[in-house]
Amino acid sequence: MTKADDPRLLATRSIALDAALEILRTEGVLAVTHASISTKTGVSRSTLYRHWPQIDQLRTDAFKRAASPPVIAPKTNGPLHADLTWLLGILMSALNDTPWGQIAPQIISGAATNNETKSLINEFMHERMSYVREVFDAAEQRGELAIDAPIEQLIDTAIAVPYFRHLIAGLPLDHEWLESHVDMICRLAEKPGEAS
Amino acid sequence: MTKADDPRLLATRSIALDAALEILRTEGVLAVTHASISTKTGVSRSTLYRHWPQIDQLRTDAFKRAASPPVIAPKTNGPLHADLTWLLGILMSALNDTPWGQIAPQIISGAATNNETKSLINEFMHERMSYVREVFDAAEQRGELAIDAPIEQLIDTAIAVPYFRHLIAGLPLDHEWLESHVDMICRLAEKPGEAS
DNA sequence: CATCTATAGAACATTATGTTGCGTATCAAA
DNA sequence: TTTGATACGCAACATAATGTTCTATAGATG
Repeated sequence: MTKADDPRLLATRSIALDAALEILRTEGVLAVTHASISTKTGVSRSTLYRHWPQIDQLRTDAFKRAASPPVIAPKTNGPLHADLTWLLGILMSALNDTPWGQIAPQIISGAATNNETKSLINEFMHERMSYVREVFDAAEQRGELAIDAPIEQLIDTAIAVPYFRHLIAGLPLDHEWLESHVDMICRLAEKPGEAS
Repeated sequence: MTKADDPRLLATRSIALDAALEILRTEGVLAVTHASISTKTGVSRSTLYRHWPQIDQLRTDAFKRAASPPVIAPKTNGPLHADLTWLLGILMSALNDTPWGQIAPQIISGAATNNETKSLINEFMHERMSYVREVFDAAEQRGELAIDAPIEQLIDTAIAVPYFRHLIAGLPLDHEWLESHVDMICRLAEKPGEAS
């Protein structure tokens, strides 16, 4: 009988999840509790319990909000090097300059012990990888790729290296790195003898 | 005045941290508490509090234990392809078949909000990367590498892809993948015209 | 053997986490 | 505007988790 679109429900959910994300980012998943969100937002603890009886549900919803970013329409007008630089530049900025860079590791950790979270992060990454695939497909249409270019491997590599450097190795992502990285991928993708 | 090498102290620490690692692996960092370790080991809760007044210290110590694996002496007798297959095969097995594959994401998550943990995982990864570097250095000594081989980038890539696939994308690490991955790296490293 | 100290266990204090009932405010519909 | 439904805040409460302290005992040291 509950009306799912009651503005009071929507507002509470939105306010609570925003706060949950902020706490997630700054203090980690452990600090995301009904009590901490109540303190931060003024939303009553009992209201939060009514919305999310289990704290895991609340955390999972926060993960979902963090992992449902605007869909990107990758540039595919070519050449490959420029398209990749544009797309991976967005990824670099997301990791360096948005909450995603701090929230992603929390989700990855949750994925190790929670299948729902694992599906969430896996699907997110596969979507991200599909953007790169679009760029390669377009390059192939334009005849820029070598016949035997290992496209799936290059997609892995394109995304894996920035995530690894940022989340795991603590290495910087800057424009110098970006250019070298795209250079490397293009060297493997493009027809021999067309090196710039 | 406490004797740091009292066998009772050492035994308690060891037993407790082993249990902490097991809980960390199976239930996640949230489940690692004085109480859960006491239940699992029979070590009294008060004793655990005496050793680690703060739960974060206990978790950090568990992280340290997990991240201090036996030092590897990489094979460097060549050729590059064989050495890399051997070394990355060990990494693959570690991720697939040992607790490290489940514990690593917990540490990565902790690194986002704890500088000590961040240093820990960064140093661990840099050590791992240095093994790869040894392999490349030996290949260079043997004259197998192209003059302009981007060694540091190749080290990143060699490690980043398996970690990304396993921890973040949920993609398999198998022997087929390993061979393709090493092929790709060797293509970028070796002198042109020496492709197998 | 004599001394020192780590441990187990219990008792206790303090927080954290859930639950419930009720008055008030907001919403949707008539 | 009125009416019925319901989400909310708040306070009181129950329960569980976490942290502290004390004592008797067992193990370690010399």
